[in-house]
Amino acid sequence: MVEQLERRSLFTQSQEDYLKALYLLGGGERPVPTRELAQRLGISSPSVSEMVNRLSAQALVEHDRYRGQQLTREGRKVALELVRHHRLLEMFLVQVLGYSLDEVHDEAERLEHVISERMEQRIFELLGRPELDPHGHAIPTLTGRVRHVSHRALSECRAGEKVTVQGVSDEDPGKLRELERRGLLPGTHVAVLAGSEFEGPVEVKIKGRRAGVPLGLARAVFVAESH
Amino acid sequence: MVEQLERRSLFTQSQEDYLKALYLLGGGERPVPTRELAQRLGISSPSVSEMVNRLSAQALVEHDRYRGQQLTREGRKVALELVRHHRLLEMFLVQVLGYSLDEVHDEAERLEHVISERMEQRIFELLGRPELDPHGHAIPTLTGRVRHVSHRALSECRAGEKVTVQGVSDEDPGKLRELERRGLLPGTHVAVLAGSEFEGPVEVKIKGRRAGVPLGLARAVFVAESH
DNA sequence: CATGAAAGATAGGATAGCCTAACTTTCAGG
DNA sequence: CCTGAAAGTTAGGCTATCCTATCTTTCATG
Repeated sequence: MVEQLERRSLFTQSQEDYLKALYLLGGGERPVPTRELAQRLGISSPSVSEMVNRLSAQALVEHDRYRGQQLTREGRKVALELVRHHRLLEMFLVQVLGYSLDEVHDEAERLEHVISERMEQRIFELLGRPELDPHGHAIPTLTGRVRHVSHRALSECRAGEKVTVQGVSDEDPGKLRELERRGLLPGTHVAVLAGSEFEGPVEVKIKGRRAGVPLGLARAVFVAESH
Repeated sequence: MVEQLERRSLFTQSQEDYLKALYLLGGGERPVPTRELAQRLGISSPSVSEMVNRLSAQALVEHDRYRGQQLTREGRKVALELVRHHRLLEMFLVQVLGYSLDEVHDEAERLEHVISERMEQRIFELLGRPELDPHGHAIPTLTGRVRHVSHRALSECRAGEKVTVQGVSDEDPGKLRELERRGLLPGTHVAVLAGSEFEGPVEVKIKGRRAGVPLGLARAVFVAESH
């Protein structure tokens, strides 16, 4: 309990960034090349080498000289906490503060390093213990488990299906805004009238209104069976 | 507008701490001695001297050698933004995330440095454009104005008065919790049955229930006429 | 299996913040 | 108006992060 609440700030923001990037790139499965990590973080390779040395001295990272690095169990724990923070925060920003999907990332990126476990918990409860962030990514649990979420795109649905939008995966702010404008936000119920054939749009009914969703957009919308 | 949203992070967290402390200690009126600033920040005097040099090079602080330092107009602007962030965040943590009064300070202290102007605005609106934080301190406006709030303690009220709790000013977590337990939170309506005489408790009616508030506690409760 | 390009590591250097030790200025009392 | 304690500053050091230039290792390929 105390450990849970007081764990904060044993690591610098910089260290946390490395650990999280390592997790997101390698998933803890694959050794990540130095150059790749450097690219992701926008930092020179020598700087990464140096930091990785510090992190492996702290047993957060395992470094195979000239071959790459991956997280240790301990390092993954830290990374997962950050990812949990990030995704909870994105959900929070959307649902409580009314952010649009293209605005949440940067804010969450800064907040994830400073919120306490208490705040994490309060947000988690306030949101009704969500399992997915607004982009449809799984939110790791407090114990560091990551539920597997099988995604199906709206573009793959067939006529007659009733689905719920789980997430919207697109880095392009313009597309995100476009999806929002059309009401294709996480939580929205959609009835598929006609699937996409010959690259045409998917015909759907959103909140009672008929609409055609261009294939490009439909591919970025992840859905699940309505229940 | 863009300036408003993009102003973030021109300063380091450390610099921001100095500016805020300078504001809270000197109010922008009085030159603050180096030692005092050092004490407040928990940092050595030489370190303060050094940082103050950097800050005056950026025209955020005016430094009168051997005599003290105070904020420039620009420095005060930055400080006020931080104070605004801090107080809005405290209110937010209490009202939206259900924090108790003794838990808000540390969290707000970390968050105040990283929230965007957008988030500030959203919180401000969500809370209904509050003018006071949960401790009864004025929240500076976006333009940096600070409303003057005249405080009167519950201990100074007389029989028959109907007042509303504006804030609770006490650094002692035990006292804060005690006040919360008694329902003396910002927003609470209180009818004063009998004022404190001869150091005795203040007799009041809170939410229909009679209670005696010990003088020590009553002094930490700031109230305003109910309307 | 030799070799050169690509990837990685080391060397050397900068800056922000902090510290302690030593020096300088201020100013209250005598 | 002299002086010593208190306050303030300067000097010199340390660590974390970052960088560029240079050296080393790996590995595909001829």
